[in-house]
Amino acid sequence: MAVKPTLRDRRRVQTAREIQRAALSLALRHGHDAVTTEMIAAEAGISQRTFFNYYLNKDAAIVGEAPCFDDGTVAWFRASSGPLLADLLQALRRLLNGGELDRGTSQLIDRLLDTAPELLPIFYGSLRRLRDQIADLAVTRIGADARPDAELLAEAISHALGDTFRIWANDEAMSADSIVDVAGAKLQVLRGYLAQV
Amino acid sequence: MAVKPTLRDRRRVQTAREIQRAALSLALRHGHDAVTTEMIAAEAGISQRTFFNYYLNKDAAIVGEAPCFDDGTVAWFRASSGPLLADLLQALRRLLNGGELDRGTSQLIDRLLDTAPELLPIFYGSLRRLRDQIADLAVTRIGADARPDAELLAEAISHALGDTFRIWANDEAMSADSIVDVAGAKLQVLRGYLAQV
DNA sequence: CACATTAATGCACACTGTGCAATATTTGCC
DNA sequence: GGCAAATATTGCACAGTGTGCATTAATGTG
Repeated sequence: MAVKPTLRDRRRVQTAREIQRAALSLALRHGHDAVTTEMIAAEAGISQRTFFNYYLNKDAAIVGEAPCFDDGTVAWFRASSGPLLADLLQALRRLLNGGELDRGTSQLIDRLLDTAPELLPIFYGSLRRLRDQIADLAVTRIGADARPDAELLAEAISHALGDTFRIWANDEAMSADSIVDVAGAKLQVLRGYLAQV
Repeated sequence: MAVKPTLRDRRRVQTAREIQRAALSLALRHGHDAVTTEMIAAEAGISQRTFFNYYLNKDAAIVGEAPCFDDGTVAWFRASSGPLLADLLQALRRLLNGGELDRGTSQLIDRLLDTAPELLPIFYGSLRRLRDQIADLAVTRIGADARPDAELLAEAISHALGDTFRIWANDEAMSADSIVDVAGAKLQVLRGYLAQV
């Protein structure tokens, strides 16, 4: 399963990161609206055309790409038979331990979201693929008929996770391992509210 | 409080509806991507410039404008002291009874969402203002410190409501009054999932 | 009817995003 | 190392989006 990351692959990742850095830096300096894709490309040292080879649009470059489950985690989930939410959170733990989280970038995103709240939907939207994957996993347990319910659950989970990312970004003392735990606690708070009928 | 809807006001509402009708009709006929704002304007019998006076963008014209709480409902909520979720759902009942829902338009939207799932985020996004209002109401109960939790709750509620709209649109036998009840039931299903730790 | 207010429109313009063809770089292979 | 295939980058043209501004038309008010 271990891959041989060729030069091209490393460059690709590197360039994607540089573009995101450029986009974040410019947005923080000049405001989100004042930044154009041409400026980002110039700052990142590439052509505008290449920018669009990496990201579909300006917003995607700013929030970057969310991680998604690897095959091993999906297989683990399907084989497991624990409580639904517990297993979903465990899958997320595997995901976050695997991927290398960059607290610096997360901090920049968080600061930008403070000054430009109109970006919040885009931030949560960046978790879309992950959310869809969570819904897919949930459906394997509760049945395809309940897909809308699975998506509701997945939306709550990814929202809580997004909130927790912002907390983690600003709390150096918080370890990446505890992100999922804190998100899980938030979900229990939600459960409490939902019981208030 | 009863207003005198002047000719201008009626025209404004009428034109907004015609634009939405045109946008939906064209998107269903030719596909969302193939429709331009110019085509919508032509179909609605207005100039492209006027189109942008009514809607910020093409997507907004398709999903239309979501309703929001009137002052009376907000005042009622602040005065009430029932359980949080029960009161929020009651506020939504008042909202839906007041506004006139158009099942025909909702059906068109639903059909379009079936053929163009990439519009789903935009559909749920159209409930953004309502969601923010729900969060505002919740904050008056649980305190400003818990705003992220209020937003998580509001997101779950508005998501469930959006799902229920789609059900209602396709079920002639379902009354508008029961929309909130069904959404409430969905939220209890979610609560059940959240308990599976 | 006269006048103020608001809406609709045309036009210019900056920006977004895509397709395509040309050029440059990397990779695998001998 | 050198060569051919695969892949990346780039420039260019172009359709579409969305806004600002000035002009014209419609509506509300007295």
